[in-house]
Amino acid sequence: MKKVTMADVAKKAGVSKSTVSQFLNKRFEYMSVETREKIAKAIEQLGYKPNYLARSLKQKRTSMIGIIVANIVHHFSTEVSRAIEDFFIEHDIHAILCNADNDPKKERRYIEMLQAKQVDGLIIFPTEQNLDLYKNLVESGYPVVFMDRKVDDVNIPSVKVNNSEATEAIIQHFIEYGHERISIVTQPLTISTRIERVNGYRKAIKENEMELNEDFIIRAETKDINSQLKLLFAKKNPPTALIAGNDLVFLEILEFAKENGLKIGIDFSLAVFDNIPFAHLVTPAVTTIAQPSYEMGEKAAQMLLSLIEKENSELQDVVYNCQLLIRDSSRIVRTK
Amino acid sequence: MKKVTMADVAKKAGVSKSTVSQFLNKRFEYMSVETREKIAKAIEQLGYKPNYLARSLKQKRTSMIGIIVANIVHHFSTEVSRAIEDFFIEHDIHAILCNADNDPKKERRYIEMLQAKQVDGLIIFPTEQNLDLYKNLVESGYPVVFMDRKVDDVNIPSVKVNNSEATEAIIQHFIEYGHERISIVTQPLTISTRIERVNGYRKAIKENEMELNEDFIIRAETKDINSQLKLLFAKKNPPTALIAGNDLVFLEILEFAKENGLKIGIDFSLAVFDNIPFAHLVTPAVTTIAQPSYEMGEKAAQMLLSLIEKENSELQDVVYNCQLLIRDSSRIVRTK
DNA sequence: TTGTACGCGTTATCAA
DNA sequence: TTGATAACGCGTACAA
Repeated sequence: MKKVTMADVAKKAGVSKSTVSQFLNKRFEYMSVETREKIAKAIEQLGYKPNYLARSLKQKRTSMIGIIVANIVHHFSTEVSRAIEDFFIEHDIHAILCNADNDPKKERRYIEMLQAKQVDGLIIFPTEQNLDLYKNLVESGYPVVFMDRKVDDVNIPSVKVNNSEATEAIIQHFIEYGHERISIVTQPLTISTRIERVNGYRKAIKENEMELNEDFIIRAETKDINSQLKLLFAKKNPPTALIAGNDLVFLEILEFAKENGLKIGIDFSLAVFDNIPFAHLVTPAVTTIAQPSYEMGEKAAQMLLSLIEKENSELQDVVYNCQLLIRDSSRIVRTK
Repeated sequence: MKKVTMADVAKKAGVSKSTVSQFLNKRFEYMSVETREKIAKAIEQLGYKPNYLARSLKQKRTSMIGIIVANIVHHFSTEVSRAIEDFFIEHDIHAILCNADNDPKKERRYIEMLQAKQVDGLIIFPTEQNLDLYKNLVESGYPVVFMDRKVDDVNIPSVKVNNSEATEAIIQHFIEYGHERISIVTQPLTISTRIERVNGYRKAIKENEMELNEDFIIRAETKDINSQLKLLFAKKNPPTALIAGNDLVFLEILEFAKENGLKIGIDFSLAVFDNIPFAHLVTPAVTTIAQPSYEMGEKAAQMLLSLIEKENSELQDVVYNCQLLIRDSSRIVRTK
C-alpha cells in the first residue's frame, strides 16, 4: 500500500510542496494556470489523497467529534445520534459513536480515548457518576454538551425534555379516562431523567389527591422488571394503567403481558415514553410520550459546533416539550 | 484549552522527550526507578494525555476503521455494526460509522474521506455501483471486507447469507401449509442480496411446479410498496402468503394491512427477512427468516483485522445460513 | 508567483 | 540507562 504524499505530487509536477499545498487549499489567486494544471494532472495520475492526519496535527483540529451514548440499545439514543451525525456531516465533521453501556468506567475510558484522539468536542449522555471528570472537562475548556440528562454543579449545557411535566400530563390523561391506580415502571433512579419522571408522578398523584402507593413505583433493571410486574399484579388491587419509562421497559411489559395472558388496552392501559417506530401499527396501537429526538440531536450538535468555533461560550440548557400521542392502548374508560 | 505535550512533561521531569516516550510505551527495562517515578509524577501533575494523532502519523496506523452501511435505518445494519464495534473495541480500535443511504455518490465520498483520515481498513455494505472504486481499493492493497452483499469481478472477501436457499425454505414452508399463491415483496433489485432472493423464489416456484406469476414479485421503493400491494390484492386471485424482504418492507406491509382492514395470519400469511426485535411479542407473532447478524459482524471484523495485520491476504467469502423462526403469522393452513 | 524552512507531537535510531 | 536528532506529511510565514 504505497502512500503517495504531497512531495511526490510536487516532484511530478515540478513545483514545490508549498505550491501544491496552495493548490489543495484552493488559493489560486497567485498561481499561473499552467502550474495549476500541472499539479492537477500530477494529482490525478498519482491518485494522490491528502493525509488528513498530518493536516489535523498541524491545524489542531481533527474535524471529528465524539458521541458517548449511555445505552445504544435504547432507540432514543439511536435517533439522537443519527441527528447529530447528519448535522455534522453537513459541516464535514465525522462523529465517532461510543457506547458506555451505562457503565461509568467505560464512560471515563471513552472520554479519555476520544480526547487522546483529539476530537474537537463531545456530546455525552452522561452516566452522571463521573463528576470529577466532567469538572475537568469544563476547566480545560473542552467543548462538551450533555444530552437527555443534566448534571448539577457542573457547568455543561444540556439538551433534554421536561420529564416531570410530561409525566404529569400522561397521568392527567389516565385520570380523565377514569383510572385510579396508575403505576410507573422505570429503570433504577440513577439518572436525572428517571428521577424527574418519578417526581412528576408523585406530584401528579398528590395534586389529584390520590393515594400514593410506593409499590406502584417500580424502579428495576430491565431483567428484573418482569418479576416485579408479576408481584405488582398479584396484589389485591393491581394498577389499571402503566407508564413505561422507555422502549426497553415497554418490551418487558409486552413480554410480561404475553406470558400472563393479559391484554393491553383491556386488562390494563399503557403509555410509553419514547418514539416506538411501530407504535401505531400494532394492535392495540400504543400511546406514546414522544420526545423530539431529531430536533434534540440537531440542537445539541449546533450548540457543540458553536462551542468548538468559540462563537459562544455561555450556552443555556435547552428543554423541549414531549408530545403526548394518544392511541388505543390508553383509551379504555374505566368505570371503577 | 492549553495542551500539555510530551516536551512539557520532559522539562518538568528533567529528562528528554525520548525518555518520556519510552516510559509511555512501557519500555521500562533500561530505566531507573527514579526517572520512572519522576516522569510518572510529572504526567500526573500536568494532567498529560498523549496525542494519538501525532503517534498515528508516525506509526502509520490510526487504530480506526470505517464502516459504511447502505442504510442505517435497516435494523440488520445496526446489529451488524454493533457487533463490529464491539469486536474492535476489544482490540482498542475505534469504528467510524457512515451511512451511504443507498447512494453510490455518498458511498464514494465516504470511502475517500475515510482513506484520507487514514483509517486502517473498511467494512462496506456496498451499493455495488462503484466498481472502479472497489477495484482501486484492491489494487492499492487497502484492507476491505464486504458485508451482506457480494460484488462480482472484484477480489474483496464478503460475509453474507444464503439468500436463495433461505427463500426456497420459506416457500417450502408455505407450500406445506397449503399455500398456492405466494408473493415476494422487496426493494428494487439493485443489489445481489435481493437478486438472490428473487432467484430463490423463482427456483422454488418452478421446482414445485407452481405457476410463476411475475406480478407476484414486487420490487419497489418502500414508498411505493403500499400502492403496489393495493394493486396486487385487487386482483381476482391475490396471494395468500407474503415474503417481506426486510424490516422496512415489513412495516409497509403492516401499514397496508391496517389501512385496508386485512388481518395478518387470517387474510394472508407472512414471513419476514431480518430479526424483528418484537416479532414474538406482537399478535400474531411474526415468522422471521433470521440472519445471524451478530456472528456476521464479528466474522467480518475478524477478517478485516487479519487483513490489517497482514496475517492473511487471501480470504474466502463466508456464507451463513439463515434460521427460519416459524411463528403464528405463517401457521394458518390453507384449504384452497 | 513560487520556494525554503520550520513547526505540529510523536517515535525510532543510534550515540553517548 | 538516557539523550540528540531525524523522520512522519502537511501548512504557513517569509523570502525570493
